[in-house]
Amino acid sequence: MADVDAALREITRGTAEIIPLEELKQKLSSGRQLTVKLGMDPTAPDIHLGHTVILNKLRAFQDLGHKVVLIIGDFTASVGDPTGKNATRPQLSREQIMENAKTYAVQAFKILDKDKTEIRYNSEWLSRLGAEGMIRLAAKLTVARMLERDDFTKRYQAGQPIAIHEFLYPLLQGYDSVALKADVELGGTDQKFNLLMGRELQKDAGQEPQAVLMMPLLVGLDGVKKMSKSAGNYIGVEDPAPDMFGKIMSLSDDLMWNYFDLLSRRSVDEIDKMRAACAAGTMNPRDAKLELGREIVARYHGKEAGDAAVQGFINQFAKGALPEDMPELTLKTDTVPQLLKAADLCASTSEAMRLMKQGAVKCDGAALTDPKAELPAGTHVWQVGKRRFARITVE
RNA sequence: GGAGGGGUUCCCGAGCGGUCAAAGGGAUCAGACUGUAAAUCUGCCGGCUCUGCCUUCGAAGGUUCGAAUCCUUCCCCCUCCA
Repeated sequence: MADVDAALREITRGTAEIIPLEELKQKLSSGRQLTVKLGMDPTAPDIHLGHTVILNKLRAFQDLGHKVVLIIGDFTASVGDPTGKNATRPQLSREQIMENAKTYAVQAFKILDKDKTEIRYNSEWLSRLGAEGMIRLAAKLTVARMLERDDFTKRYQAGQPIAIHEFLYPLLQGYDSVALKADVELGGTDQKFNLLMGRELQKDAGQEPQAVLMMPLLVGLDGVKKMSKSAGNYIGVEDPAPDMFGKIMSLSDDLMWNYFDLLSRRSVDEIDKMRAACAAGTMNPRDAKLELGREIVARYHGKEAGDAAVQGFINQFAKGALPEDMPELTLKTDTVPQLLKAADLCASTSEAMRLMKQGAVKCDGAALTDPKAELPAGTHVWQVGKRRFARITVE
């Protein structure tokens, strides 16, 4: 049983909730290969670290020998998960969905083991359902039961509209589990209702209900809101290595530990040790953060890039050296603000002037505060703020 | 079908004929402090050929010396009654 305990510890790490834990234990100790399901919406192809929290967990299942099924919700995309906000989503064409799914898969396979992953489209079984099957499916649940869902409750009480078809989404997602005979389904905590729907429908179909495992939503760079593209507080999987590293370094210390738990592949013990060392003052939290950055950058850009990012960061910010790579440009302008705008260091000449007055603009390390000062000729390194650099030759 | 409320700069939200590029808050950005931390403080926060000029308050017209503010038409969102 020692193996099962170890497996369980890895599986439960960082989870928000597991329903029911006992059933998951049984499944894990049964010795058979489990089918672990994750649904994915083909509307958002760019994945960020927030999405990878769940992918990491899937990977943990794979490392234990289980099978992961990624469901591309091509059918459910036409329904749209009722978030309240974007009730009317643009209909995606078949080609767009395929394209998004492909992009998603490429990014997801930086984490998942390709050989132990199966990709399915839920139109495969949902379009076969037909109107009749849909009605039969809808008959299994009551309106009162549907209204239990948190956001339906809120909207209903607030007098906001709920379209009938929105009720279908949880049903269809649940039916996916029936079609796959899923043993485990993963999702964010916001997915609780939908995930549990799978259990109900599976029981109804005479199957052993899936265990449901929910991961917390990763908090974004601002430390408050969940990570999302629209909030602009995300770290993209495709972000260039230095950016990715820089964003990780800007996390608050509290949040850093959260990221360790949810994103690092280090063992629980190792992380606890670091946490204790930082609390005791024997380790600088900054150094722990450097390691977190190194690990994550290495995962998406390779080990070398991870090490280079750490070194580059130390050189640039701890030692104040110039970054290794910066754009090199040759431009022809009359004034400093125009130059900065043309070089894309500022969005507008107005902004350039403001920044100059605030002492943010430097030419070869010397601050330039007068927007009307003469433009220095020749090649110089221009800097705006702490991170924007360019080597510009003025003609 | 009927009644009512509303659309303001990235977001929330004030303004209801001139003193409005538009209060206040948030976000972003920059400066100080630092570990490029976080927190805090300060500044900036439409554009330009920048002591001035140009464009902006759902859209288009109109009234006026002058409109985000008044009128007309249109578009969109929400609530209640049926």
